[in-house]
Amino acid sequence: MTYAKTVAFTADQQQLARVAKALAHPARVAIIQFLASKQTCISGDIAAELPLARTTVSQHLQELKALDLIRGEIDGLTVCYCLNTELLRQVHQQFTAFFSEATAGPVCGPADACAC
Amino acid sequence: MTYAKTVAFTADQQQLARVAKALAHPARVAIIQFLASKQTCISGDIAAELPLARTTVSQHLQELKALDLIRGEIDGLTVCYCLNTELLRQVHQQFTAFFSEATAGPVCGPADACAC
DNA sequence: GGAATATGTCGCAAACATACGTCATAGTTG
DNA sequence: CAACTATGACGTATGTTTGCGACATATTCC
Repeated sequence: MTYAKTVAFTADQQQLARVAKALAHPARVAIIQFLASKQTCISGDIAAELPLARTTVSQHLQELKALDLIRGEIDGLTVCYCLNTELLRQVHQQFTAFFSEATAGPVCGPADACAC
Repeated sequence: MTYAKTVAFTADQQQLARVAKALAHPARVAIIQFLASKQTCISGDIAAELPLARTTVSQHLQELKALDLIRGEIDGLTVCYCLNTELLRQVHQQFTAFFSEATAGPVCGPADACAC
């Protein structure tokens, strides 16, 4: 990426890619699932549940927070992380729209002849 | 990634992350959308539609093909790329399951108190 | 066979991501 | 106040991604 010519991609494409990148690591997927499983917002002892060092997990949390996918409120000593369900719903719709567009066409499997 | 301890992540998490990574670049999102928009499978002149060099686009195509998200059949001189709509549908379901899980909980916005 | 065309492979350089140890900060508890 | 805990910031080492030009291959057309 000597210099990304991201100029010509649409905002939609870039937004989708940005969110996809957030999910592009098992640790971040696991973090979101973990937060979802706990009703109560859990602090950084998420690290205990993952095969990663605490600082690494913290870094992933920052990344998710940067996209506003999760929220973190300081509660005294611990930090209270929770999913931004509203945004996640939005993102879900975005993905659904994308996949609907992509799966609308005819199947073009190994045996099926594409029309070209 | 000195050494990835990916061992402890579930297969689901890794699979989701793998697909997400494929969508984690605007060029690949654009390629899929472009293939979807053309009923007829279009060859590598996809490159003409993107702000990238032909070889770079070819590389992205290979990446998508490696995940089997797209198919490519050689038709004489040109190559016929098309979406694997079947797999895309599956992936869509996978994402939907993930997002459903993630958005099931209560909203935890700025004003809403999380239960911790 | 030889020119033209479409395509992929290779190697490189710059940018980015990942993982982690060390340290600084801020709150809590005695 | 001092010891302790939870947390993020910083620096660093290593691996991965991205973009591209130069080259190789394969097909068509004359």
